[in-house]
Amino acid sequence: MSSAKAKCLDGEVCRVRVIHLERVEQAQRETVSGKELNRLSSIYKVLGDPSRLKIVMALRNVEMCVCDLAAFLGLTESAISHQLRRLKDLALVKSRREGQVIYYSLDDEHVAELLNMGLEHVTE
Amino acid sequence: MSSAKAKCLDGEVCRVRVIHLERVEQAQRETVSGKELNRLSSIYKVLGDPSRLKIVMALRNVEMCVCDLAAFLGLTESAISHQLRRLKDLALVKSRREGQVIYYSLDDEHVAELLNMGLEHVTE
DNA sequence: ATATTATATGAATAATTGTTCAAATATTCA
DNA sequence: TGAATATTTGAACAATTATTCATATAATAT
Repeated sequence: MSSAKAKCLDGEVCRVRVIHLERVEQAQRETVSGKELNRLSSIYKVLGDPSRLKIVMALRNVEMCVCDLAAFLGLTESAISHQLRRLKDLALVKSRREGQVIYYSLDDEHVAELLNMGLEHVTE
Repeated sequence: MSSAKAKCLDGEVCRVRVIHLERVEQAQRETVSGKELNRLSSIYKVLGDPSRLKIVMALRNVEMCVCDLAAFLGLTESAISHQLRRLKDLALVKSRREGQVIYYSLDDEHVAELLNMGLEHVTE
């Protein structure tokens, strides 16, 4: 099955070139569900921006409000607020109000673990 | 130190509003180095695209060539090649040539662990 | 009530990015 | 050598995105 002869994947019109049909089929069998894949790539994408990553990395250690984070990152409070919303939409971050101040922190320990895992990959 | 009075961060001109100076300073002390942060956010970013994530997820189980992946994802071979390059630049993926065919696989077990960790976060 | 503070929101803009198309390499086979 | 196959590359285009600015909301204090 692993000859160099091109195989066809699509029944009707044969346009797709496939060298290892059995591998493609295996991949299709074992593939992560589209839903999970999209959710995971959304999480990676949101962490794939230096500003947002710096925010969540800071929130591992301290609970912070918007203007603290703005000072820490050197960005507008508006910019921070926009980013925090994206992080919150994906449940990476949660907020709690105390008077006029809104404190942000990581949503749960699980998120912290995810970040630490990534850090390990980079620092070692 | 945690009063609601605004503190100044910059000596010269006072423009930055800070509510919890000590938290900002703590964040600055404990912050991840810029180098590590950029590398990590690059990795997250490259995994933050559904096509690329689908590629690396497939490569956890099977070694595949460009046209196999193109058939699996339903994309052009050119598109796949472009994506593989980005993955290779970040050392998430490695390649090996056998005649005309170039086989791609995850660069090491460490990458697979990183991906599995992410999957766990999503599937549970 | 009014002023002040903290944060959020929406529109606008510049920058980045994923894919496609056309053309270039590189390897094998006849 | 020349034709065929597998992959790469670069330019171009549409789509997405991070930030800024101006304005809006929400809570406190006078």
